[in-house]
Amino acid sequence: MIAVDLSDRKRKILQAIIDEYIWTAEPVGSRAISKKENLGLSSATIRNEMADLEEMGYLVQPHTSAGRVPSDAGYRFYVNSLMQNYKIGMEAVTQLRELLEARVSQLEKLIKYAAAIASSLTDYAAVATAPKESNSHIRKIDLVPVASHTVMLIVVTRDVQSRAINADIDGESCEKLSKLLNAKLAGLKADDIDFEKIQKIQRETENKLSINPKVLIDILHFVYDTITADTETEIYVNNAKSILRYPEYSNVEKAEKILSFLEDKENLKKLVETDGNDGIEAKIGKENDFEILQDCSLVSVNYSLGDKTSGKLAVIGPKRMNYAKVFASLDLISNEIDKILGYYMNDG
Amino acid sequence: MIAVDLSDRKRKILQAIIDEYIWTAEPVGSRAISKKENLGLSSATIRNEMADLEEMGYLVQPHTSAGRVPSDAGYRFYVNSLMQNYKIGMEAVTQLRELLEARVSQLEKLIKYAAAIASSLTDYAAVATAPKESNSHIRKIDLVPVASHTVMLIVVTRDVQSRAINADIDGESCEKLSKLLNAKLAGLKADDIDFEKIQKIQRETENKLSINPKVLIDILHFVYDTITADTETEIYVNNAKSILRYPEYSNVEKAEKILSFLEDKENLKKLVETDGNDGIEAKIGKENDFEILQDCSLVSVNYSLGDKTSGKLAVIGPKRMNYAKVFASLDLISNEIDKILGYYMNDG
DNA sequence: TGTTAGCACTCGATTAACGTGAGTGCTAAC
DNA sequence: GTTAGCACTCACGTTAATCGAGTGCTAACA
Repeated sequence: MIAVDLSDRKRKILQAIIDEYIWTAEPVGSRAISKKENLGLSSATIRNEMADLEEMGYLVQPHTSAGRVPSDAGYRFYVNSLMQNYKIGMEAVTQLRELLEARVSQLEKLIKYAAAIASSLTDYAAVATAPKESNSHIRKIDLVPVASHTVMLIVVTRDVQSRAINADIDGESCEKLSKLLNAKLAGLKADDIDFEKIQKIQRETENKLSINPKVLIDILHFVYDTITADTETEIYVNNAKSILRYPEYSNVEKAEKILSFLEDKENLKKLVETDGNDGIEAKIGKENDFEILQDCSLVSVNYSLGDKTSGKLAVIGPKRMNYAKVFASLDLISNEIDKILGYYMNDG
Repeated sequence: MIAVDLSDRKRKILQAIIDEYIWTAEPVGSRAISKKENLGLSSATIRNEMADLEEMGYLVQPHTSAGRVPSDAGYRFYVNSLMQNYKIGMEAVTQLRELLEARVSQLEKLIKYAAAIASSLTDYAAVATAPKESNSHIRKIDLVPVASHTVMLIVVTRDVQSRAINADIDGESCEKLSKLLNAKLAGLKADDIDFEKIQKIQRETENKLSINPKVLIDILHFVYDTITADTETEIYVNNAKSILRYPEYSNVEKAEKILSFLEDKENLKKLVETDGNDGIEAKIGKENDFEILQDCSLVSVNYSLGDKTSGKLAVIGPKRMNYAKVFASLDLISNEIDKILGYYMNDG
């Protein structure tokens, strides 16, 4: 890290430059700063200071005879110690609360909405992960025939998963089989169930039910799949197209590459998976591992989902994003989610 | 409609021009045609024919001294009577079949994958609607407590819907209530259930169960909501960003407008909702009702979902899309879906 | 010693002028 | 009816000229 021994004046000037650049997206010159700011200094003085700041690595000049642009280090310094608190309007806060409260009745969708809210508050792309409860109890398993060749398998943990299975089983056999499955599996955690267990159930069941053994195997496989798939992390992206609005991506090819990247859930999972650091974290430009995102910034926060599991909410935008606003928004949203989930998701 | 009395030669020339333009996206000149095609004609002759075709409204000239570009009418004529059959490779076909077959175990997702396949086959944006079974029987209703303050409501029709409800009810009461709900509601169709019915159940239930009446009302409301929400049409978009690849949208602002449009599900629903015409239908350019899409084309097909309900699968791309390929792809996919759904979704 | 006015200089961006070439329409000859 | 030939048009790419925002440096000033 670069030493932080900046004079008060330099700090003010740096802040002014970055604020200005975030707003205009154009190299800012000494004159603009000397005019706009209260600090009673001429452009010449500011010029000298800017030259210093450049030498220190906080600013760069796209070319001689252009104004200055913040470097990654400049943004980093800004985020760490310069930026002003952003105050989110009270209306937005209450609106957010209402929105989230209303969604609690569909917990599965809460996270999706959190991402939507983050992107609408900030107007950048937002990503949210909704880790399925990795190891929650199986509360119930059910098999319900829904059409002539189709049986619906339903597994209730903290969440509900269902999948249609092609099999010809009558209602009675379904009921018997689900009773049996419940007896064997309910109350267990997903981690406790391995393939051998399933095979054991198969052997024990085979003769007790009037189900074609081949079909039975199929169903048990699906049960196994469904239970173990439970740990899969869902991930949502919102407003990815917003990057088209920022001049730094007016290059269509680049924009398309980023959009493709943001569409690929594997990428996104890698992107947001990190140590469960509390608090808000920013990755600025090259601090980012992915090449394509190296002139973007990613600001993320962990929220806790019930007991141990935690999810992530992140905003992706241009390096010159409005960090103050993004930080404030993520802080607000994650706090609200924590409150709500902490209350409702406590294991009973 | 314009009269169809084109000489064979004119037809050949028009076809060649459109084929070429679809490929290059650049105005095509007489020389290119006279060289490429087998018809042994000089550029001068072709020039005359092109002038005729322009007068007839099939071609337009961006400016004097540029080649010709097909008009909407030109594309229409091409689609109606010029375009060659496109043969989809056998590998793609078998791959598609396997993919769909594999997804049958999750019928709800089948349509989503159909859209994905359509967009990957054609490389244009694809939209698919998955109308929920509007009026299927309620097979089962279940209430399962999943956390200290949360009860999961599960409604099985042909599909499974679930939603978490904040309520403190113990397992026993849940069971009693679900038994009661099943007794009253199972076997009915969604249409048969109105709000009065729910209220009646409430009155009848109130005293039999040890559930806080306020909570009971809440739950019944959710049951009602969930059952009636069943008719809601789900809609999926895929590969919207592909439009960035086509030079006609290199204008970023326009591209963003279209992307926004394609993100708004309300728009999309309006876009694809039409009379359930069988067969494949194309809306070319201005034939489209939405202003933003007036230099796009939309090709759509209906697939039938079980008995009466039908869904739509559509591809959206530039007017100079590869119609033959798109038609063939949609034809293939919709046929496969019809086959699969016709078999598995038959009401039992 | 720090600040500032003044000035020469740099260099991207904008505009203008110009040549190039793909393509046309028309005419006259085959 | 077809085609070779030719004058004409006009978007596009290149080059040259101009402009101006912004800089660094120097010298004067408080």
